[in-house]
Amino acid sequence: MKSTIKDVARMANVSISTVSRVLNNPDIVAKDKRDNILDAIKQLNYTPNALARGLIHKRTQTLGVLIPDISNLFYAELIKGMEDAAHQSGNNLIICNTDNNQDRKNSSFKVLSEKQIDGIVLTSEPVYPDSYEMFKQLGVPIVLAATHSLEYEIPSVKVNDELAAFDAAEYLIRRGHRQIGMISGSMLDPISGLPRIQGFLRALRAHGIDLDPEKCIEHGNYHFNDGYEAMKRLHKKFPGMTAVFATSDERAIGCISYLHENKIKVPDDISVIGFDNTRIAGMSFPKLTAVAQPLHEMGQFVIRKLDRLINGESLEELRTYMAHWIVERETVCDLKK
Amino acid sequence: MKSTIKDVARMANVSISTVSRVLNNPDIVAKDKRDNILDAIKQLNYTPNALARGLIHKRTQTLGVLIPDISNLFYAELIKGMEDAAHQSGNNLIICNTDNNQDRKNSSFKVLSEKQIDGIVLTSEPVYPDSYEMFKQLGVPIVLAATHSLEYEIPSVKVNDELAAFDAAEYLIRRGHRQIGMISGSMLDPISGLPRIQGFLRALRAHGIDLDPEKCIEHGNYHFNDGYEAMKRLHKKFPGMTAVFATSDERAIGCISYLHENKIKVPDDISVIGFDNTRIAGMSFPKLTAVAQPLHEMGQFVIRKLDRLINGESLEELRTYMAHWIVERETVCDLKK
DNA sequence: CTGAAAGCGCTTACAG
DNA sequence: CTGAAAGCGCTTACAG
Repeated sequence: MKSTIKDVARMANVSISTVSRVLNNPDIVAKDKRDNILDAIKQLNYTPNALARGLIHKRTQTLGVLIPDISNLFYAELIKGMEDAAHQSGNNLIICNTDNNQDRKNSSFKVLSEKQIDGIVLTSEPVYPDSYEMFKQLGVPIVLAATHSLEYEIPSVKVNDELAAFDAAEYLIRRGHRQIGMISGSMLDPISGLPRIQGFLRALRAHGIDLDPEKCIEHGNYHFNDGYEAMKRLHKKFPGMTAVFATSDERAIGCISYLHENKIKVPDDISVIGFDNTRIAGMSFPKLTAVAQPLHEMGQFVIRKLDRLINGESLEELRTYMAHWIVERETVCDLKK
Repeated sequence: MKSTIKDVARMANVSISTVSRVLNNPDIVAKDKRDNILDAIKQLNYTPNALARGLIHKRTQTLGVLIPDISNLFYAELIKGMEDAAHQSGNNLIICNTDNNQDRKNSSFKVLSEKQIDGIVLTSEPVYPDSYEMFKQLGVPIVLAATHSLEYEIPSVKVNDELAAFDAAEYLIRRGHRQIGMISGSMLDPISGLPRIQGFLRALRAHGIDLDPEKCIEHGNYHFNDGYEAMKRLHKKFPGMTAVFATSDERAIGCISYLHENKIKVPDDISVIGFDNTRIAGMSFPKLTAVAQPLHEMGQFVIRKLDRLINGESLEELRTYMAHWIVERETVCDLKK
C-alpha cells in the first residue's frame, strides 16, 4: 500500500500539518523535526497524492491535447515539442486521439473536464460555433495548434499558410517554372486547404502566369496514396506541367512515387516541392525539397503559451504566426529551356 | 466556475447523497427526484470531479506510458493502438517522452506515481534490477511493450525477435542469396539487438552458409543516417554482398539511399529487407520489403492486458509473443546467377 | 514553530 | 427511498 501523510506524521511523531509544511515550505519548520520528517518520508517512500492536492489547489498540472492522428508524423513531431515544453514546466500531457470523430472528440472533452485539466490544446481543426461553446463551458484556457480562429479570440500558434504557399510557388517560379501544378487539400478546409491555394494562385498572378485553377490544381487527402492518385489525375489533365507543389510531405512523396512508376524523372522532368518538412522529407528518393514548418518549436510554443494563460499572465500576442522556410534538397531543379 | 455536487443538490432540493446516487446508481432513487436532479445537472452543466472520485475509489482511469521518442513512427503507431484500446476501456493515457534520459525517466515515474495512475506501460527498454525496484515501489500493475524480461515475472507483449530475424534471413536465402549482410543494433541490446543477430546467424547456419559475423554485420543506431553510414561501412568490408537485412525501416531506407547514391541498383544489385513495417515502408523507392510487427495490435493488446491486471483478472499468459510476417514489396529479388 | 480544525468534492455505510 | 456523518489525502488559515 502507498503510504500517506498520516503514516509519515506518525513515524516522525508530528502532526500532519507539520509534514505538509516540510513538503511545501520547509524553511518554516524546526530543523530537527524537519530532518525526522524527511527521514520518515524516505523510509516510507512517501510521495504526496496529487489528487488530494489538486482538489485543494484547483490545479492538476495536467494538460489535455486533442489530436486527430498521433500516428501521423506531423502530429508526432508536434507532440514531441509539446511534451518537451510540458516536462520543463512541470506539466503532463493527456493526449486524446480523436480520429476526426465527433463522438470521440466530445467524450474526450468530457473526460478532460472531469479530470480537471488546467488547459487544453486543440490541433488542426477550424473552430465552429458549437465547439466554441464547448470551450467556454470547459472553463479552462485553450490554445490552438496548427490552426487559428479569426472569428473568436482564441490564442493560436501556426504558420502563415497563405504566405508559405506563396513562397513555395514563387520558389518554383524563380527556378524558371511557369507550368506549375498543385496537389492540395480541400477548398473547403479553411485552415490548410483554401489559404494555401490562395497563396499559390497569388504567386502565379504576381508573376503574370495565367493558369486555370481547374486545370492546375488537384485535390486529395494528406496521405501517400492520396498524393499518388492526385498526381495521376493531375498529370492527365495538365501534361505540360514542369513542377508541382504538394501541400504535405506524404502527398509529395506519393506524387514522386507516381512519377517514378511512369518513368518521369524527378526533378529533371518534373520538379516537386513538399510541405511540412517532417523527417520523411529527408528520407525520400530523391530527397524532398519542402516548405518547412517548425513543428517542434510550434509544439513548445503552444504549451508555453498555455502555461502562461493558466498562470494568469498576459500574452504578447493572441495569434502567433511562426516563420516557415524552404529546405532545399533534391527534387527541384532549374527549368531547362 | 465549475459547478459541484452541492450546487446540483441545492438546485434540486435534495441532499448531495441523493445526487451522488443518481450519478452512480440511478435506479435506486425516486423517479421525480431523479428527474429534478438530472435537470439540474443539465442546467448547471455539471460534470463530476474525477479528483474527488479518484481519492475515494483509488482509481483514476489513467494509465502512464513511458516512451523513448514519440516522434519516431514506430512508437507513434504503437501509441495509436494504445490510445484506441484505452479509449475503449474508458482510460486516458499520460504519455511521458523519456528521450532515453534516466533523469527524465525517474521524474516521470515520480509524477505518475503522485498522479495515482492505475497502471503503467514501459516500452522498449530492458528491465534492470534497479528499475524493477522502482516498479515494485510504484505499487501498480505494469506491462512491457516491445520488450520483455526473462529474469522477472513481468507481463509483456512483443514479437519474437530472434525468430523474426531468422525468417527475414531465411526469406533472403530462399530467394537465392548467400552473401547476406546485416545492419543491426548493438550486440549489447538484449531486446532488439542481440536476438536479431542470433536469429540472423542461426538462419545462415541452418542453410550451411559460412559467413564471418565480423564481416557481414554492421552496427548502428535506428535512424536513417545510421542506416546510411552503416551501409557505407558494410559495403566497403563486404563487397560481395547481394542482400542486406536492416533491422528497422529507417535504417533500411538509409541504406537504400546510400545504394542509390552509389548507383547500386535495388534490388537488382543488392536486395534489402527492413524491419517493423511502419508506414514509411510503403513510401520508399523502391517500396520496402520488410518484416512486419503488428504495432497497432501490440499497442491495443498491451492496454487490454494492463486493464485486466488492474481489474484483478488473471492473464492467460505472462509473456505474449505476437506473430510477425513478411510484407513483400519491391526491394528484394531472386538472385540472378 | 506547531497542532486542531475546516474544507476541497465526492462516495458510502448507517439510520430512519 | 433519503439524509447526516465519516472519510479519501491533502492544505491552510487560526490559535497558541
